[in-house]
Amino acid sequence: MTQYRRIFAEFMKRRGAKITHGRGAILEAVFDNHGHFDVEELYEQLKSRGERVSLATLYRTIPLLVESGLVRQAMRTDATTRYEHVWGHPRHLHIVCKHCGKVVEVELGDMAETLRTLGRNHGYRVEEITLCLRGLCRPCRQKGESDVPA
Amino acid sequence: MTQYRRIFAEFMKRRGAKITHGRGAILEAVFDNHGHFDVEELYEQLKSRGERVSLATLYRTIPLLVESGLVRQAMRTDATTRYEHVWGHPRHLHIVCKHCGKVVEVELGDMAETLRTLGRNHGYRVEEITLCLRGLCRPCRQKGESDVPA
DNA sequence: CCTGCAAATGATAATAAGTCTCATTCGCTA
DNA sequence: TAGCGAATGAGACTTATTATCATTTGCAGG
Repeated sequence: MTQYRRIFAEFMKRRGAKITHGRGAILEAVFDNHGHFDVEELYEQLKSRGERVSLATLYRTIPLLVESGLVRQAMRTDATTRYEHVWGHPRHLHIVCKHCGKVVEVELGDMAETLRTLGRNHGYRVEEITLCLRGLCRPCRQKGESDVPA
Repeated sequence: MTQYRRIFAEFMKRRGAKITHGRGAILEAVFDNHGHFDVEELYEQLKSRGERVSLATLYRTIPLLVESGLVRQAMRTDATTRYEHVWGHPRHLHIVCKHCGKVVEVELGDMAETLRTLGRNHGYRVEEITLCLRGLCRPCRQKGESDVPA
């Protein structure tokens, strides 16, 4: 059994929730998926594996994965919320091109601790850090930002 | 004429857009509004001033204000997008309580330049910085997070 | 000051992410 | 293996935001 599956199983038992076939399939899909994904993409991924999991179940399961600490919300674009699984993904910030949508990830490093301390100084116990830079990448600047965005 | 109105007028002329009564009213409402607001709140504010501006116009005008640099997107909650006008609001980060929704603002200070440089090192010209910490504030932690969120 | 036209507006339909409902099915514990 | 409460699917619902289109309005030029 993979480690994330064990973690998930323990979490679910602690929470008194059941591990159904659908939830297992979602977990596998999430961990197959290196990089960001949104609910719609995950849904397609499951369909192409031949899994029949409804969107409702996806929307119901993702909060469980987040709560278990296996998945985190990576960013909210203008349209949707994107997620990523946590393994091999240390905390990082995203740099997004406003024109073509390209995303670069940069590790937070010390900044994470700095920010957590800053939160603590204001009375908060920080649980999530969202740091996102938006601007234009070099190619889009050179092309004059005149093309249709991807 | 206020300074923001002059800036707006110049921006609109440069852009070949017209300054209608509605747009003027929206501008005034935005600058009356110290702190965050979302579209719905702005709409109510305008109604209570006796201005008849449709939601459609609001949704069409806010991007112009953002493009002009007078307003920026402050944060996206789970439900809506919140904005704030730029005057007297140096760049800052938000610390949000996941339970009661309380928001504290902290100035970014040097960190803004650090982040811009970081973006530049990856080939991006950074135009927006979104930095948000989420966690529990002290009162909510002490109350055990058991109450209904505000 | 008046005219004409492109741009702006309001009302409302459309879209789409996400949530809720409820009858049916399925994990799990005993 | 049975039984119960939790989970599921299908689709209705909600709500922020965008698009449509007939009508109105700002404003440049005469």
